[in-house]
Amino acid sequence: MTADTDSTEDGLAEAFRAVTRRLRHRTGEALAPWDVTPGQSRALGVLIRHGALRLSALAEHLRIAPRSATEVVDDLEARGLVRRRPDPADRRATLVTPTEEGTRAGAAIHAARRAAAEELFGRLAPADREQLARILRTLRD
Amino acid sequence: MTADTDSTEDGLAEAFRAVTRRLRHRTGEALAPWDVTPGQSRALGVLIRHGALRLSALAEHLRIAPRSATEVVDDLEARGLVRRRPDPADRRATLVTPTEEGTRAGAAIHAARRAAAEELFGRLAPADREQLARILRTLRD
DNA sequence: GGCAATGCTGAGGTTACCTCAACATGAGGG
DNA sequence: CCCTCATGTTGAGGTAACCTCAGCATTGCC
Repeated sequence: MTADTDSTEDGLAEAFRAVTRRLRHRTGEALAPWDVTPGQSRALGVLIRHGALRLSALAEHLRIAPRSATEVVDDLEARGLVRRRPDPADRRATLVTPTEEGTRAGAAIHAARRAAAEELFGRLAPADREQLARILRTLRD
Repeated sequence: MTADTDSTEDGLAEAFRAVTRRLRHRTGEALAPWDVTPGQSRALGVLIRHGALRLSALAEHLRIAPRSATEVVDDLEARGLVRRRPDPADRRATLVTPTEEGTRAGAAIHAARRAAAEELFGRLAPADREQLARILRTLRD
């Protein structure tokens, strides 16, 4: 019950982390209905944006080891969201593409994420949203 | 090399996450010299702020299962950063306190985190820092 | 044609969490 | 006082999401 509210009102960083937690929490809730892990949803997103990718290319996009991409794709394939097929250009390679259902799920997930974000950032006045966007751009470089 | 810069310039949420990643990255680097996991440093921080805590109380602060607190404390104890001793008020319970060295390490880690944050947020104009702080407060509630 | 490089995956490890049950101690009721 | 139930910690063992390393098929280059 005492669960640290971390009252230490010291810095921007703490506030930033607190908001991040909120955002993650809301997003997690929003994604719950699809029962995909964050990793799976990221992978699905990449695949939808890029179309067909080799496992190794997918791994690069996700910044994980190729071996780990195999696992993520195994899971997504078991859920019927993606399909593996041999790369016609190189028989060593495997191409991964979203299925029809995967594309639908991906779009729905994207919408849910967006809605969750909107729920959080929607409380800001338009001027503040703009300020925030500008400042974040600066910080991101 | 292609590693998603996620150019999709769509939302505040994306920008927010991007900055969060930067912050985490910098903080991780700053903490590297101490070779403590984020979990350990969080625990140490809580212990320094609160003095002596029972394992169960520590678990509550960290929002982890009591059994997991045992492990974190095992690690910190092995590194000589905290000490266990029986709770004089209840022979079932164990109190955890930072050692001398633990207190020093905790302070140093706190300073390093702060410096890392400063390195990131320092690029903002004072007015923008204030804006950001205000907006984050709003978002945090 | 030989051989190093590339692409995927099986086997097995690590980390940071988890649950469940055992064990000791504490607290309240009859 | 004793019995029962609750509480605090920990051993045993599990899981998720990553990892490395080795093995296999295929390819590209000299």
